Amino acid sequence: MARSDSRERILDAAERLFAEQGVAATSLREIGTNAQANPGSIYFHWKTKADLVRDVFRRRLEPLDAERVSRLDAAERASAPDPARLEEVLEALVGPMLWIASGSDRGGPGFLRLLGRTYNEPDRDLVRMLRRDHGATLERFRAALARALPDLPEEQLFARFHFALGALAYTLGSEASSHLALGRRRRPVSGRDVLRELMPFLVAGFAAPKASSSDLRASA
Amino acid sequence: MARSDSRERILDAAERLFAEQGVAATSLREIGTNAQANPGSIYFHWKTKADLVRDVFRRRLEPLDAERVSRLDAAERASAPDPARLEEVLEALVGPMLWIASGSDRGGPGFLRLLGRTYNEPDRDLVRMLRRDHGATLERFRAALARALPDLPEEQLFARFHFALGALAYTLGSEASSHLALGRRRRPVSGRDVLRELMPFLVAGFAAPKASSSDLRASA
DNA sequence: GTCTATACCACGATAGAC
DNA sequence: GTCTATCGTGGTATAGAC
Repeated sequence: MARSDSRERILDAAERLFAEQGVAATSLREIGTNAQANPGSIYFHWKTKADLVRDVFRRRLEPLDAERVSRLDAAERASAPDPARLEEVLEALVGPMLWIASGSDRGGPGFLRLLGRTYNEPDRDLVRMLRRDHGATLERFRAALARALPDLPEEQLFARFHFALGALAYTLGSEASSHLALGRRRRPVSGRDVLRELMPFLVAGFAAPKASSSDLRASA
Repeated sequence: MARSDSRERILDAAERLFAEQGVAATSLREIGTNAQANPGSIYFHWKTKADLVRDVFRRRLEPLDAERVSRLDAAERASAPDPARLEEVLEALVGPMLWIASGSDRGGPGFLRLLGRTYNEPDRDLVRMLRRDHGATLERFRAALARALPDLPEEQLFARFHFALGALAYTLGSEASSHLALGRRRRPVSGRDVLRELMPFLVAGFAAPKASSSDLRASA
């Protein structure tokens, strides 16, 4: 390409290292070395580290957002004038992550891990950037879920949407074998398998009865 | 106390700053200043930063583990020889977090945020420490869930346990107003409220039908 | 037990040769 | 467009006075 390929190599290396170690713990020197480029040359392509980080996410999130919105549009057109069904909305939200995972040119499982971790990222600037650039997509899904579940109060829908994103993020962010040592047994947990398991869990959770008769005790 | 109180002040300040900024982004200088102690004096109490981090978590996780196990024991005794019911097991897992949130001497909401973030922490050493010291508790809960849901294949139970931990972690780790700008409306999302919402979501998710007829597509 | 002072190093970022 | 050399800052950690 016209721009040189070291730019892409640097983005690839940064993405991989960010996923493995976190953004804060990854230095530009390390990225440069891993990309077989000189750390100094990063500053030809980007002004600051924050700018590089932004582009690492943008390169993957823009196609992901587009794919999600496109599937949601299709589902809503198909069922119009009725709202899209719960399963369809969730499919449009979760399915594209499988699409990401299956193509190494779209980031693959490595980017999913990075994305999962980033949902909980304490870095304020990074969070602000993600919200600004990609918050609108999630808001569209929240609204679609509200239409699919008209009887669920807004606060509860909101909470459940959070739980769903959490389940998704945590699952993607963890390594294949959980870092919390749940079970020693060997399990072939591919991204595809996990996301397929996730669907019925989320559908049931969203459709759960809204009243919580559960007397959750604070004290023993 | 005999040991001096600067030790506790340092632990308090570290806990708060870790929750706000993340472990990697918080320096010992900053902790010392916030604790009204000299950064250098941290090295009297701990050998390295990693040791301090370990104690920040230990101070809160040991009571949390004990409370969780104690409630699970009680539930299992009450229903013996039958296994504890799904709701009871989940209550023993989630309820103690509410107990944590309600007492500032147990960390309060601040520690819950830190804990939520840490589930996705990229720091390998920290993760190894948490697994070593507290993995046994989660394994006990996984086993109790398996007994409560004898018909669910092990892989699926495992995946759903992951989803549950993810929903919990993400919810706790996020600020009250989601960082992803879902809805602009004001919501009073206390820790107590959110955890109460979580219970029916998890119960329904775990009890969901196991077969996934969903044809999750990878391509558009 | 807590402080000051400081060593040492890696970081992000810049300047300028090529 | 990429490299080397280097700056200033701020990180962890240590030594030693009090």
